[in-house]
Amino acid sequence: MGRSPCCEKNGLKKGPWTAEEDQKLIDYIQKNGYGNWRTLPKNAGLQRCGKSCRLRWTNYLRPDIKRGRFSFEEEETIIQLHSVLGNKWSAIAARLPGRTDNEIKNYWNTHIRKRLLRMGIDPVTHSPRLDLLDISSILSSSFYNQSNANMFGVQPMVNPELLRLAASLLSSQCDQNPSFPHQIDQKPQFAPILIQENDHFPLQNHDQSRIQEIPSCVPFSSDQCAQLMEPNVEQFSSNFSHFNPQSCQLNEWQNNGIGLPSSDLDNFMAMENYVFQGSSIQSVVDPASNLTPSNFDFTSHVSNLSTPSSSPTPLNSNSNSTCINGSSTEDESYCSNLFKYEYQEILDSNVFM
DNA sequence: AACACGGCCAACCGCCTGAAT
DNA sequence: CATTCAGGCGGTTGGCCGTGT
Repeated sequence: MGRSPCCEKNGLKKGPWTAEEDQKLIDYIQKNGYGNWRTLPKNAGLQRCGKSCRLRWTNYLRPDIKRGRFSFEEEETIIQLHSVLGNKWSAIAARLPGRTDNEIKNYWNTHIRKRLLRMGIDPVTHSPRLDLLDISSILSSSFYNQSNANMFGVQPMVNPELLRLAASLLSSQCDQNPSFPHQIDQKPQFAPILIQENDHFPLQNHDQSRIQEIPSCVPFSSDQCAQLMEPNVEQFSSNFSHFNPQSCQLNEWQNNGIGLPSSDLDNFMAMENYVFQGSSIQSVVDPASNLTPSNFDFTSHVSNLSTPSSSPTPLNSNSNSTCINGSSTEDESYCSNLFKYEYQEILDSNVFM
C-alpha cells in the first residue's frame, strides 16, 4: 500500500481566501513553520486542502514576497531568462528574489508577451514572428538588389532553395490559417535574413555546413541561432549606449536564443533596420536622418557604429569592406556569420494585434 | 447611470516526479 | 517492485475592477 490520502476531498472550501483564513494560516506557520501541508490545514483549523494552503502561502502570504510593479531591471531579467529557460516560471522566479512563479507568469502573459508580439517578436522563440514573413520583401529588399550586391562585390547568398522553402512555408500557412492571405496583403513587415558572403567575410566550411542545416533560414529558432552564432558579442554591443552589453551576452545564457536588446525594448521597437550579428541585433538606421534609405550604405553604417574595443584589423582597405566590429582575420569565425534583419517600417501597428 | 468590454491576477486544475509505504 | 500520494509546476479559469460608450 502507498500513503494514506492527504485530506478529505469533501467539505473543503474553495475559492478566494478570507482575511480570517489568511490569519489562521499565518499564525500557524509563524508558530510551527511550514511543511507537511497534508496535516497543516487541520492543525491550523482551516477547511482547505494542503495544496490550497501551500499555494496561498507561497504566492501571497509569504513575508518575503515583493509587492508592486516589476522594475525595469526585473522585466529585463525575466525576458532574458525566458529566452533561455522558456516557461520555467519557477526557475525564473528563483532568480528574482521576492517574486513568485505565479506572479512572473501572470506578468509575462499580460504585459511582456503582448509587448513582444507588438514588436513582431515571437514570445516563444524570441525571434521575429514567422507569420509576419513576407516573401515579396525578399525580392524587393534593398539588400538584395544589384547595387548592394555590387557594393559588397558579391552576390548575396540567397539560396534558391531557401526561397522555395519560404514559399512553401507561406503556402502551408495559407492552408492552415485562412486569415494568412490577408496578412500577406499587408505592408511588408520583415525582410528575411540574408546571409552574406564575400571575399572579406568568407563563410568557412564549417559555417556553410551549419547554414545548410537550417531548412528555411527565416526565422531562426533559438537552437539554430545558437548553432550559428559566435559568442563574441560584448565588444560589439558595448559600443552602443542604448544596448546593454550584458543583455546581449547570450553565451552566458547557454548560447540559446537571440540576443534581443531587452534593456531597451522601446528603442528597439522604434528602429527600422538591424544588423544581426553574433548574438545581438544592432540598428543600422541612419542616426542623422532617422530614415532608412533604400540604398543605404550598409558597410559604412556598420563602420560608423562599431568602434572596436580592440585594435581593428580591417580585412581589406577597401572602404566598402569594413570589417564589422573590427574583427581580426584571426576572428574569421566571428566575421563569417553576418546576418541582416531589415525591418520595414510598420505603418500600421495593428497588424500585430 | 447603466452597460459592455477587456485587463489583470488569485486560485484552481491537471500533470509529473520523487518519495513513502 | 508496485502502488499511492505529497509536493511542485505550468496552464487555465473566473471574478473583480477600471475604462469606454
